[in-house]
Amino acid sequence: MSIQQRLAKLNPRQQEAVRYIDGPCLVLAGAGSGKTSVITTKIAYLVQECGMSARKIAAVTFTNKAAREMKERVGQLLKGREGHGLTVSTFHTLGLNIIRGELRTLGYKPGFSLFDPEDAKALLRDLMQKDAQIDAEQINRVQHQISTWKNDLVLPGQAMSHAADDDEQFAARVYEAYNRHLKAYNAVDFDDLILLPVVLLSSDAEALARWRRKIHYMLVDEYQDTNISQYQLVQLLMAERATFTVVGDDDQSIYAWRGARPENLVTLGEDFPRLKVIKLEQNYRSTGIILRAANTLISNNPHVYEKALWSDKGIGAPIRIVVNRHEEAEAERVASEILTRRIKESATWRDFAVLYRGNFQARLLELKLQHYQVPYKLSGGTSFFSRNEIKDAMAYLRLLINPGDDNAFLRIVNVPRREIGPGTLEKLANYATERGESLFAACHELGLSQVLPERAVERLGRFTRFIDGVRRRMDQGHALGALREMFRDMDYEAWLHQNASAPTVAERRMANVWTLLDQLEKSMEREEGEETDDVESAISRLVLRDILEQQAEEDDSDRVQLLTLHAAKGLEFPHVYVMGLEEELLPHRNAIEAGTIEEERRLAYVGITRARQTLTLTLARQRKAYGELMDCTPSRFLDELPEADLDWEGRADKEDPEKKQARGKDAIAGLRSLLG
DNA sequence: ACTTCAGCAGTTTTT
DNA sequence: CTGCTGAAGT
Repeated sequence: MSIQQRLAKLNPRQQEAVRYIDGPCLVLAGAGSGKTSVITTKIAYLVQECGMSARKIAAVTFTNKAAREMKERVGQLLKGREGHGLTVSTFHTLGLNIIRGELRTLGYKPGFSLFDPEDAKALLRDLMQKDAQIDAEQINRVQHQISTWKNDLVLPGQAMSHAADDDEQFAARVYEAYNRHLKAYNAVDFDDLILLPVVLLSSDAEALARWRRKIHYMLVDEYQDTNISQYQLVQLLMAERATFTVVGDDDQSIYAWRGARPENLVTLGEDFPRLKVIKLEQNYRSTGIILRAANTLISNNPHVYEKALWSDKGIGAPIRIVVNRHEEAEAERVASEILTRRIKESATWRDFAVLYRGNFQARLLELKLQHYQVPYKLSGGTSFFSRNEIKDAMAYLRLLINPGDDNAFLRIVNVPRREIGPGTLEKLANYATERGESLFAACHELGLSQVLPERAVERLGRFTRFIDGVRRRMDQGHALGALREMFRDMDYEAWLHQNASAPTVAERRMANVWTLLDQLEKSMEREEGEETDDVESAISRLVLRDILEQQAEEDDSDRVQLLTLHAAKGLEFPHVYVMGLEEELLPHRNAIEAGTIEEERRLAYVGITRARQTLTLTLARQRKAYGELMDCTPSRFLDELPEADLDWEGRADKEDPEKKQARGKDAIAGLRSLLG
């Protein structure tokens, strides 16, 4: 299909969004309005109609999944070499690539490590332990604070001078030490992947020029989720040419608590007065009733850009509200209903999704689904990467590419057992600190025998020689072969067997490690012939989960989806259940206290707009919390929905006939307004 | 070094 | 009422 034909399939607004390339462009894309089509078509349009090289285009998303899907769809539009060199990645991967390209300018050594939040926490624990008696919550607070600072482009110096109270003062000091230590480990954390490029590009004109030459056009998905540093990165790269398209929906901003700044949508108009704003209001997903409910609900939030979704999919069924005696009845009801409705509507399991505010709500539901033998898929849960064997393997990989990574060293120096205990490590650490080098580097020092007993030195030496040997073999030839060999040589599997409750568990874990290495290899092959790709960068991307998931995603078995409202964003299902529409749950209690009701309302909005055909909202009259039976109040959001479109069931106050009649009239009036 | 126990917290979590 | 973390005991 030619690009012209492709364009002809888009609606006028979408076409306008694709064709407008002379300046900054903001696409306000309501839920289900085909924003991905706009982005992918626009990339094809830039290449095929405007003669822009794909190498000069960067499309940025927030999740690996979104990037993968977008890559896939663009791949179908661009044939052969046309798409060569196109960047479709997450913000973080883009940042990673900038850092890799500017390593020396930034003062990092090749093979730096990427600390995931757990590594970061371990480092913080170390740093704070010195100061005072630590407390897990305090560490979390400081970690969160540092992350916030980094997202807001606040450097340690500024944090220090602006600290409002002692707590912040303390956090700022930890922040400074934390950054210093990261640097010493030749490591960066997730937030640095954006922060460092921004700091670099705003202080180094040459580097800025380099990257502006590389990227001529940017497309940003889910723009309402950008934070300050991410916006700044786009700004820096695009300011001169002002050639970019950002796509977003302020009504689907549900990550403010994590630093997202939906007001970036407004800032954009101020920073770029020429900004072209295009609204996509036609929804291709849901029925009229579902959209009207969504519109009505969200109209309770203030808006800078008003928008009203509409669809030509017909009116559809009313929204059912099911009130249950208690949470168990609620779960029972949802489970049994899916069971019967699957037959009645001749649907598949995967046509159903159950959404909720907190993960704990899935528990009861799981039990009920199991009882009815309904296959389901639970989102979240322990991710592949938080499994111990994977963390071990990652630590080996990281130590191999970055000998300065003390965290990695500590994790695996005695895994499997090498009889290197805490005493030895403490002395080693003192020695290393004195000489200002890393633990692994210190292992190579002859002077060690001054501070450690013979036996300990010998054990450390064996470990050191082992790792050095692997590293040598990696450099010589087949890196992956050397890695596989390493796990066999140290008999990691035996160690797993020792620790596992059952042999099958150990086997599974070992298989996970091999999978990890397979993915690593695949990822390196994929990049071949493209940009330079070595083990180092492949391993960094591994930490970003760039490579993971694919497996999990490939699992397209037919199962009911259990998701948090947050996890449901971007997805759609024919039949959607949203559970727990109660005050203190949705909106969440903490949000009520914090006065962030609007984001809760958006969360409900996201939930509603996931549904294509039917929507069922459920709640319980009583719920067990903290071991106590609590009375629940129906969510205020229910009152904000158009009464006429609702079909209540099991409401406490018995429905009087008058009201029912009124409802009928409302429905007719509603219909008229929808048609007219 | 591994297990057990007490105490405490208890939203959401793209990377 | 859970389920997890951190510390203490064997």
